[in-house]
Amino acid sequence: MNIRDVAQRAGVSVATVSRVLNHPDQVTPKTRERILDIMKELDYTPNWFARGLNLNRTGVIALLIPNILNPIYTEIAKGVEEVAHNKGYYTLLCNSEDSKEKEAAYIEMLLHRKVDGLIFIAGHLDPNLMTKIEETHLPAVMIGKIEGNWQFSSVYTDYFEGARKATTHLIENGYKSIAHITGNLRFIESAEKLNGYREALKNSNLEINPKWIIGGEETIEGGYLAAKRLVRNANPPEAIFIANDWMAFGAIDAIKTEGLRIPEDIAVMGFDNNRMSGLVEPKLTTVNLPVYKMGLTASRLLFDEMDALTSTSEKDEKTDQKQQIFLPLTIKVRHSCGHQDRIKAIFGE
Amino acid sequence: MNIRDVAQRAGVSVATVSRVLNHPDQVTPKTRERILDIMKELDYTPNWFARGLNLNRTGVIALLIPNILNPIYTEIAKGVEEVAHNKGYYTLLCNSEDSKEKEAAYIEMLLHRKVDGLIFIAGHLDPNLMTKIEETHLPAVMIGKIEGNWQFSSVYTDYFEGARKATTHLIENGYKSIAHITGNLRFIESAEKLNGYREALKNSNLEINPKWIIGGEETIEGGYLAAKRLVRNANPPEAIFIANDWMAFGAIDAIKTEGLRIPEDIAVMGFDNNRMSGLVEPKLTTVNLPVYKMGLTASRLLFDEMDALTSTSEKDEKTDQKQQIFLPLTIKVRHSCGHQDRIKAIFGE
DNA sequence: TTGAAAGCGCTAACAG
DNA sequence: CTGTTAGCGCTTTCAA
Repeated sequence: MNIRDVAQRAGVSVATVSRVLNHPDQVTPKTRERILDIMKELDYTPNWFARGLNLNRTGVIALLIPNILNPIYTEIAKGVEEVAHNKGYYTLLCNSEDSKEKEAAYIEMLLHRKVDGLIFIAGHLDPNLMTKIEETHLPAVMIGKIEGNWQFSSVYTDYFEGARKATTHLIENGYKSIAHITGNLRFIESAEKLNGYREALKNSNLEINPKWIIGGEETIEGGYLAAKRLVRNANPPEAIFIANDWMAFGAIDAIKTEGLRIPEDIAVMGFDNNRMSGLVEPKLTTVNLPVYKMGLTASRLLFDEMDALTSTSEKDEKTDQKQQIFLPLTIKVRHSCGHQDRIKAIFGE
Repeated sequence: MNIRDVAQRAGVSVATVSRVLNHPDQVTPKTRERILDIMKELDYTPNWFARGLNLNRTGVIALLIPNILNPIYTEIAKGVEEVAHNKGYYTLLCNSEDSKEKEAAYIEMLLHRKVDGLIFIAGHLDPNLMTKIEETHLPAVMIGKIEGNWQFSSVYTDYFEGARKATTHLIENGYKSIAHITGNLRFIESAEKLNGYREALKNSNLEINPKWIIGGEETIEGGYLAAKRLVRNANPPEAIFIANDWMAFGAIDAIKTEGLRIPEDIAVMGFDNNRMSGLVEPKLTTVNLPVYKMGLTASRLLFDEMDALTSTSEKDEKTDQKQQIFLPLTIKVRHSCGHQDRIKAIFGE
């Protein structure tokens, strides 16, 4: 069931059949229709490999994420996939598990023109691999910002600013001793959040106590463990700012297990606005990360680039420019910090 | 940078180069090494299309899921991907959003040999498409069980039995008026859960009140709304069995919003054992669905079939048999039902 | 507007 | 063990 069968059946050459698929306007409407009918009748679909071998296009883009279990990334995926689907593209979701080896293997596969475009998470991809991507000129956009002079379009937010805002919110609610549970500092997001936290404290002339900054694995369990350590401290903090909601859920569990009330005894601030954040008890106050929108935007940027590549061969300087799109972060206030009674107590009625 | 370049550089024919890739043992170790070195030096990777065009193999399997935001499916995905990766395969994650149109488009693409294997969720795929898959003889395994005489290997659980167990657990804890919030009954899982619920009540000669069986959208919000309706009923139930944890989270929220305590005023039983179930307040008692294991198993079954296809051309009747693997369901008891005081009250101390 | 034919890069008979 | 060569199915010049 190949192009020759169709051609034979239609009494034309394979070239004509090929043309109705690739340049329909170059074929007499009448024969075009006839050939289309025959295709349907024979249930013919062009062989993808043969097509790719000639065109070097696959109709698929790839999204490389570090952890498929994290809702942040699946929501991004949803956004990405949605616009890809509208454009008639398929999305290859690659899950690297933050493993250098898997990462490299995926990129290896993706790079050699096996996909038409790539979206990846900045800071979770080895710089060497990023360089490799640049070199191949594969259209690629990154989600997040990262040090260095990278030639990628990107959609990013300001984790530093988000963390600063979050911590400031805590301060404005009267908390003076504020701890921070960091994520894996190997990742720039976590490092920036830590800096934002520091900045906020500094701006308010609050003590930055190294004992109140502790790291954890970026899981529910990691948050649980870290919070336990913090709370059992001889001198526990009044509030904790936690690098992500996932860990915050674990922390909340830990704090409650210790018999402490949130936010009366200790306040908790998260980061991400995970879709579960409104359902834990107490509902988590957190920083809203517009993940779905990030996915949508990244995908749009990618298609912009891909289009620019195909359409204007006359190097249109305008379209060749990489775009950097900034999405602001806001605080989503719920119940896990800034308890009214507490505030009153602190400020003296 | 193609196979000819490598061949030229090594002073051998393309056949030899091809052989070191496909049948290394047919090449003198010495030249083999030399060619491998040259490949590395030239950073050569075989063209995927050309390869596929010859072999009709792509080294990718696909997993078709109905909803990427549902942790059930991402955990399955994780399991699937893990074994695929170990086998040197890539996983194409396709998210149909339960849309017939997307489904069809994906299958269309996948079917024509563009992937080497397929895993899909039974009951979420149009039977017509399933027939199509069967006809193409693409190795495929389904997760779940479904009516009909399908020729697929499968890994499945017994939703009916799980629901029956869950409801019985509620009954054994003394609840007599038990409501059920169903999922979308279009999906067989939901229908079976409903049946299991009915069966349990019948076995205990308990009333099956149609007013206590209500459906909802399979989201947190859907659960919220359904629970509200149930609770505001003139004659609310003592317990609710909910078709999935996701909806149960919403229901818990709704019940608490109504000023009712769980489980003192009303008990809640979920289904899935979503990874958040142990973190909501109260911790949710639910049916443990071994999703990760389902993913692993499905993937193994798929590779069994793929191997059988390539290795034994001498139709080994044994390996050609489809396998059906059953994974049992168990109740994960936590705090959202069977409160001690309540039980005492019911049974009279 | 159409057809003939030359590849795209690779694999696997087949022959040596 | 290695080389020659005929495809795999399609697209696209180039001629007609």
